[in-house]
Amino acid sequence: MSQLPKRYDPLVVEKEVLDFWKKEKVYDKTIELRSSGPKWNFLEGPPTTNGFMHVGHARGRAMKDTQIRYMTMRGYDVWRRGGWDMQGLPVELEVEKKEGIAEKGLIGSDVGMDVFVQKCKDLVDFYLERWVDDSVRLGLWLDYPNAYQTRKDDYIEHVWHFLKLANEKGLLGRGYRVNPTCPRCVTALSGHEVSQGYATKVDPSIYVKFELVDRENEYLVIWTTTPFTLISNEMVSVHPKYKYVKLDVGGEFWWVVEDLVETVMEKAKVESYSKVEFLTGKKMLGWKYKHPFHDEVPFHQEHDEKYMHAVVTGKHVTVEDGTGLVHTAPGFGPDDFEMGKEYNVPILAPVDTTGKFTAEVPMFEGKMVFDTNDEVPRLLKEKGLLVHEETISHEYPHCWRCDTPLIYLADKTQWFLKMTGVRDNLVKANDDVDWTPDWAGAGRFGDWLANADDWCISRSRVWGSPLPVWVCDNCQSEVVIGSRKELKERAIKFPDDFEMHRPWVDEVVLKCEKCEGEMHREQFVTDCWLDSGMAHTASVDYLKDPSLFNSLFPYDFITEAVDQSRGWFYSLLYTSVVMHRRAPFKDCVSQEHVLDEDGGKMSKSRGNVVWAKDALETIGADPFRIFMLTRAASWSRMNHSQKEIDLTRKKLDVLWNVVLFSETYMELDKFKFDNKRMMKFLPKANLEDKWLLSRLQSVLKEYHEQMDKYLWHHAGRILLEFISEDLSRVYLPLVKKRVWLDSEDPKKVMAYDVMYYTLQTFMRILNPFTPFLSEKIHKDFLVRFAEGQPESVNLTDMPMPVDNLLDKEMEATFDVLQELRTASSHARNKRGVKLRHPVAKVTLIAQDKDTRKRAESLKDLLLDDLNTRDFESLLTDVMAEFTQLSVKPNYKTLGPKYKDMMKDIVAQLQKEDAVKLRTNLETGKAIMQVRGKKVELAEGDVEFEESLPEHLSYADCKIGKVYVDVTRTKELEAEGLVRDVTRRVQVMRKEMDLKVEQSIDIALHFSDEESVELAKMFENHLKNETRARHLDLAGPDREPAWKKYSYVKEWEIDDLKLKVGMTSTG
RNA sequence: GGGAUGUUGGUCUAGCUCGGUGAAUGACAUUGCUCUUAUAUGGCGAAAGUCGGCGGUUCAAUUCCGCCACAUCCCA
Repeated sequence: MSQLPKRYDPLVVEKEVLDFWKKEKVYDKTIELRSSGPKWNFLEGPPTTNGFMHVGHARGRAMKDTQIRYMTMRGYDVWRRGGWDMQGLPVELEVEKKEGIAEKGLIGSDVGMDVFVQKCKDLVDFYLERWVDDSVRLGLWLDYPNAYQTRKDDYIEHVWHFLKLANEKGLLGRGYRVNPTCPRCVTALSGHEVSQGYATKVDPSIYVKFELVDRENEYLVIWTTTPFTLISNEMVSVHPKYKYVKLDVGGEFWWVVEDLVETVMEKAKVESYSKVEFLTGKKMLGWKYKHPFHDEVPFHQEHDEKYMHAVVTGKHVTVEDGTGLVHTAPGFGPDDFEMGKEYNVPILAPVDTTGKFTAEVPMFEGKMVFDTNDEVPRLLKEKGLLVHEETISHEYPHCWRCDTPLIYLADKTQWFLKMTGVRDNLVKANDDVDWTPDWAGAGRFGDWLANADDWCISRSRVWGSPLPVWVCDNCQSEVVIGSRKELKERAIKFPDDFEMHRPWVDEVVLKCEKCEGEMHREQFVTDCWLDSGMAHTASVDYLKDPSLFNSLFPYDFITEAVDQSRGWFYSLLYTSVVMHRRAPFKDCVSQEHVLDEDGGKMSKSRGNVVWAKDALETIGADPFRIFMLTRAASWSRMNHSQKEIDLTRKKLDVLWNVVLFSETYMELDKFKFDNKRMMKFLPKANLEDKWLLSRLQSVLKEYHEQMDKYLWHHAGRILLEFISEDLSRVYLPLVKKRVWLDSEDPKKVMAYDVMYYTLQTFMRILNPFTPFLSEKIHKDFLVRFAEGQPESVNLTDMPMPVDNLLDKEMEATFDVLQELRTASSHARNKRGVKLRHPVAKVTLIAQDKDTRKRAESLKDLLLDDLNTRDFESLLTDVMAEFTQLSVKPNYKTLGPKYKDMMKDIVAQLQKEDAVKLRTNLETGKAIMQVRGKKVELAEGDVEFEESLPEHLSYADCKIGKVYVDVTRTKELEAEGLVRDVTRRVQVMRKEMDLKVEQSIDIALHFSDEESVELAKMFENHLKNETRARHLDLAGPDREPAWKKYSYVKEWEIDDLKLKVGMTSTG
């Protein structure tokens, strides 16, 4: 028979429970048990198998498990297939770093793409294993053996299937995208890569004037640090709200933003100028200018759109530097690109990915763009357009691999999934989703959806789902392939060891249906969000057999962190709306991130990441889980703090000790729980029994309400509060005395039954939060003291509230008890009367009849609990009669008014009837006669002080006023003393490590004779309480035979000195 | 650079969304007293805050608006 250890050690408990689950296949049994239940389907958002699980991931996964366990115990057959997102850039980057090919940049030529891909596979396999380990350790019960993997051919085929479908619907197409590009590595970089590589760079800084058309001798003055981009300038942006000024500069007119006039003039070395005209930016819209390289670049002669070579307005314009007129080249910058789109100006991007000008710019063809940074200003100078030239050092993005400065390049070969025609459907589908919290969906996500751009899905990468587009070398016609079968059928070249990854898929050559030419694949992989976004369909192998899909779709529940709004939530929604015309999930819970102890972001570079494995191995999964779930709402960010987790853990300690207490006595009395017996005798049960059972029902009710709304933090807090407030603080102290009754006493059996029933119910509702602790207590406590318990708490049903155990009146009564306890403690405290010393009487002046009735019903309990000889509850305050009201003058206000009369006024105030005076002041005029004169008191002139007679103490509380009569009598003194002594003997028993049933012999030696007499009055009581067989009471005149006693200790009780000798008698 | 969210006593936090009379919940730490043969616990008190900074709207703002600072996220 396994006993519970004296102290709760999560690590030991969890290790044991993990073994138990494994050995007894408990997970499989729960699946089997619920297999005929109604379906509830969870769609796992696949973690990226790159890097280890940190506490932020673990928080989200704890939430998932809590919800899943809850639904399982509610009787649902829960679909919970695991999933892993295994492709994408981060994997490639790590492999590049590991293999030392980062600097070299070119994967294909260095290690061979097939080798590289194999390394990627090895890496994700490595991480996958760790993720499963950590998830199991956390207690997350997912279906791991059948987990979907986005890198499998079967999975990728769904991505292809989708893209083909999207293409048929006209949603797939090419478009422009401005990419930060490294000309040396010849590759576009992701935002993440760009942010790694900011460094100081020295650049030219030139001020250039553009001649305005149809305005005589007027120029726009612009500024740039990348002169080469002037080649493809298309517009000049001004801020619509800023004020621009026309300057007369010695016969020429220059336009500059007003704020920067002086700066620009100083740089241009213009000493005398005058302001001749002011305009706000928006008035300048549409002004045409002559492009400085109009004659050199043919492109600029071939087009003439409305806003080409014209002033446009944009809010990205600042007056921090430059001239307030921003040179805008849509082919060379993200902001510029947006402006180009907005004003419908064609994009000139005459630079290839190696950073060299193309034939579109004859004068620079084949030249590296940065190398023309000197030449451009020279040409401008020749044309007389250069206003000023200098250099500037600023932060500029560089390639993180080779430190080459990046170029922002518009690339027109990218592939997009379009928003046109889909947006409304997305918004509508999102409306059907129940979001927690609701504003995350309707607001945050909804707003974003309404403004979302086309989704660029192509990536110039290797380790990802290949874009299934083949292009004819000859006639440029394109085909989107939807499956392996289709590919094979159309292939004229197909590798034997084919798989749906580069490089194998690149080797496939198709025959063009139009011109019989050869078709080769577009060498892109897709955005990995598209992979995970197909999870609704791909994770259940829809293409092979749609029946499983049909039984699951749409899924009941998903939950991920906020950053998935633009990621997974979106990609799921888009693909599903296109394929299945509705959102793939019904309920979605948004989570926030976990920050470090100081609220800072966790990142590898800062070295403040807390890995899940470490957290679980130091604090344990249960304390971690319940902390993460109760600390904050799922959608609020939180800080990870060991100190705070320890505080939460203490509540679990308390629960453990409650169980330990119950176990100790139930074991002693060979108790077996009997539900029928409990229900039968319940009407005769003690108040606290009925109360606890009712509280339990209320807890159940609230718990389920919150769980139904996915408000785990509320549900969890309700549980923690029940442990410390109700069980530990209220019920246990009340029930303690009953465990000393005879083992057959029905009152004692009732206490055990109630305790057992409560703990049984409680461990079940706690299980979703702390599955290890609940399982341990279930199998080593609950199973022992009742027949017919299932072997695991996970095989039990979630308890629901039982109405006939609910007694709101009883709960209200106990609230009264709580208030009385607080108030009488307060009142005692004021007078320094210890609780151990009985008082003569406690009187409640109740605020209403109900309160009074409730207080009266508690009388027996209160006498004991408040340690009072008498308790009375009244509706009118008879004690007020004893209250003495005294008046105090307020010298500050009276002094200035009456000056030398003050002394007499103060004297007269003492003589006045304070009660009368106060009434007069409150109702109207308070007038005193002083030295024959009338003195009228104003509000604030005097203060009243209430004082009670010596024997009364008083405290206020929510339900009324409480008076405590602290009159001392000999008997009360005696009782107090005996309790003081008893307490110390008990402490000594504990120090001797005696079992509760062991008896003892004691000797007590008091330093004064009076105490001996007092003690004698309660000798029997004292013997009973301490299980003493023989008691020797001695005063100052005699010393007991101390040698007879194995443990002797001296105490001080206020002025009294007490020496106690004690020995065990077996 | 653009957008989103947050900033409450020494520390951590409640007050979850909707424009206004409880100057604000609890915990930790500090401190006085006290209870306890389940508890490295509990109880009653004390002390502690201009609800990030500045400006505005109003009779009135922690709660409304604007700006700024800091932090986090997303997009570029």
